[in-house]
Amino acid sequence: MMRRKVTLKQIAKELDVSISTVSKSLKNSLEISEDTRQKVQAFAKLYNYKPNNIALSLKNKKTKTICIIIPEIIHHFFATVISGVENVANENGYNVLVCLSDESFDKEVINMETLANGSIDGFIMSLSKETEQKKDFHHIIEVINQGMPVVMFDRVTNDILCDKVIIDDNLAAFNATQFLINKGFKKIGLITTVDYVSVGKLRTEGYIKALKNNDLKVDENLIVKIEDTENFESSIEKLLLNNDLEAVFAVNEIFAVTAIKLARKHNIKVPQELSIIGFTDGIISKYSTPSISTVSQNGIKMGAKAAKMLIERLESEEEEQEDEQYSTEVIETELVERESTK
Amino acid sequence: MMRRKVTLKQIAKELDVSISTVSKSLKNSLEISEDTRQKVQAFAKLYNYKPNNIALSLKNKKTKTICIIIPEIIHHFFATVISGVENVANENGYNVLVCLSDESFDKEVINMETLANGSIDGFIMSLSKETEQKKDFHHIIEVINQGMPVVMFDRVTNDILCDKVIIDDNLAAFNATQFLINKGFKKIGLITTVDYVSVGKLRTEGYIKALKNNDLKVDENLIVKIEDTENFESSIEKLLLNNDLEAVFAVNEIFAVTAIKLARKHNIKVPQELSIIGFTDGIISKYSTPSISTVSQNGIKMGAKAAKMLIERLESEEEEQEDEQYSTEVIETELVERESTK
DNA sequence: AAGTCTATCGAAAACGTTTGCGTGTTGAAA
DNA sequence: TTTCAACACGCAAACGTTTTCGATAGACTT
Repeated sequence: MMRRKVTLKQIAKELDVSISTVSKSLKNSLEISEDTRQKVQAFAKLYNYKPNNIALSLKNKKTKTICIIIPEIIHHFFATVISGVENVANENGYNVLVCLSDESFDKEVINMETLANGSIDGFIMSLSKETEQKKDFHHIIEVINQGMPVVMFDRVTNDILCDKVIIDDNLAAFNATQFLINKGFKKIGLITTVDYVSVGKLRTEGYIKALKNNDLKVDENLIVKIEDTENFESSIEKLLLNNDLEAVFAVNEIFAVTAIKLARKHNIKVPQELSIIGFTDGIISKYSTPSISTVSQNGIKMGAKAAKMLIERLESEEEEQEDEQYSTEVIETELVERESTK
Repeated sequence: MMRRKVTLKQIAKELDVSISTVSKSLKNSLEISEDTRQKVQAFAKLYNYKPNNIALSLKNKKTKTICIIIPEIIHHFFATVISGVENVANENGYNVLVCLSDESFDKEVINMETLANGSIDGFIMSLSKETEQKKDFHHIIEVINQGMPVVMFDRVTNDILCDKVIIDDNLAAFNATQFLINKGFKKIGLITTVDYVSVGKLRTEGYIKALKNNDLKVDENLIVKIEDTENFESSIEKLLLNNDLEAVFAVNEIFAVTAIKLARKHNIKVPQELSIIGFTDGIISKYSTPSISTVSQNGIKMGAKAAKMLIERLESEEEEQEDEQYSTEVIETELVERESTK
């Protein structure tokens, strides 16, 4: 029963013709007589012949595989991006290799180096925190210089010239904050990340801009910047207790839902006494009680767009060479109003 | 600046030696003189030579890539499994190709067929709902017969002989139900899936077994089987309202958190008036308020174990051939007690 | 009968490696 | 001076394709 994959050579030998004849027959080449063609095709079908992809990759110098490198996969947003990438990749006959950097610079470098040797046709990636902190992008530049297209998304950097897919983090944060201001809140807290996380910094700036724009003073005591993603409850707790906050803008779901949990713990009613708005329309925001008003960044769209840009570049490379015109796509965000704001 | 990847042939030409000499030099073969070796190595380093993986794959007849096929990725459990797979795969020098079946039989078949042609060394997979419903596994059997190892996890079937990684769904559901019974509850509802979803069926059976074991009668009115994953709120609502339930066992997070939401909507206090226990220790259970008691199925462990089994089989294949001794690993589950039960 | 044309097929190169084996050169031993 | 290792290197096959370019027929033309 164990029937190993059959090759052109084996078919050729069995039918006593040459390899080229078999190959041409299967491709319905007119060079081959009707008789031989049918004979070969029947035989190939019987033995379920399928061309070896690796051999084709070697010959064509393309693998029809793209790699997406993300910091972590257990994270709703990144999972949706993969989903978007997978969709359009599949539609275009590409496979998707998923690599996790675990927020580590070294893993990111290793992943890129081991794959940039013909294994894949291009990268889609979001920077690891460590890479953003070190500002060391040599591995990415190296890959690009080798002629392999790279599309960055979400966590990007200006230090690299390539196609990018982002949201306007600054504007989205501005809008979210303005939304709270419009409700009449003046004391608005911010739960954000440390500055080296690019999107965190941008969102912080958007928050500040909105305050200034409305002549509200920016109070450093109302801003907590979280570094450790494990133990951050106490700092949020301090923010909630030491100030008579009216509203909070959190730069991600976890921060938002944690704020809600801690508010409840201290008997602060959400949204009656405290309005909370988050970022990323993930599963938590949707199913939390109260459900969380949030800035939705459509991961599927981002992934789909990134894949589209990468594939277009891959397919166009064949005809023209290097236009070197990189573009940055901005995916629209949306404010989803739910129960955590009043 | 654009510096395409350099090959052995190019180095050979540049240094005016043969390709074999270059190859052997880079492998520190004693056949080559110290002089030449150093010269070649220096040149290779300068031009950042890295062997082409595709060529190696073709030669070695192995790609060092494994494929994981899952129904969907925007699902915390499956994301954790990927994470587990990625970890041990990486440790062993393997890459991970992720394919989504979208719960579709056809996509599952296509994915397997296009990849079983030398692109990968083995599969890790969880069946799509449609496949479970059709009970058509020819594509998987085909692949196994070609000598490509397959490891199934979570949604598996007895109709296929291969390595498997599962949890004891029946026992876990039994324990969860027994846990509720031990609290003194007698009217215990069940929110489950339709029977063709293998894990759903098993969990339903565990629930029933626990009831019977405690001489509680199984009331069909207390069991709601959900088919459509989009609009199921009304059926849960009916369950909650039409019966004076004391507790509910839900076979996944979404069902559990939805039950909580609907209970709150109708002013049923959780856990004071209704205890709820879920399945899968995902992000929802952890961050919901009240947080949800649940059966934790460790996806990372499952993925890691599956990858370990697959890789072991891949590496052992080289020496001995076909022992054909398949094993099924059962990953321990754990009851995580949180706020939704009292 | 010689030449041309077409139909049908095979040889070989190419993609980039690795590796067993053959071969030429050197030096030293006999 | 002859002989023979040891040394250093190149050739070629192999992995499985695709494709260009011949090559060999027979059929047809004149």
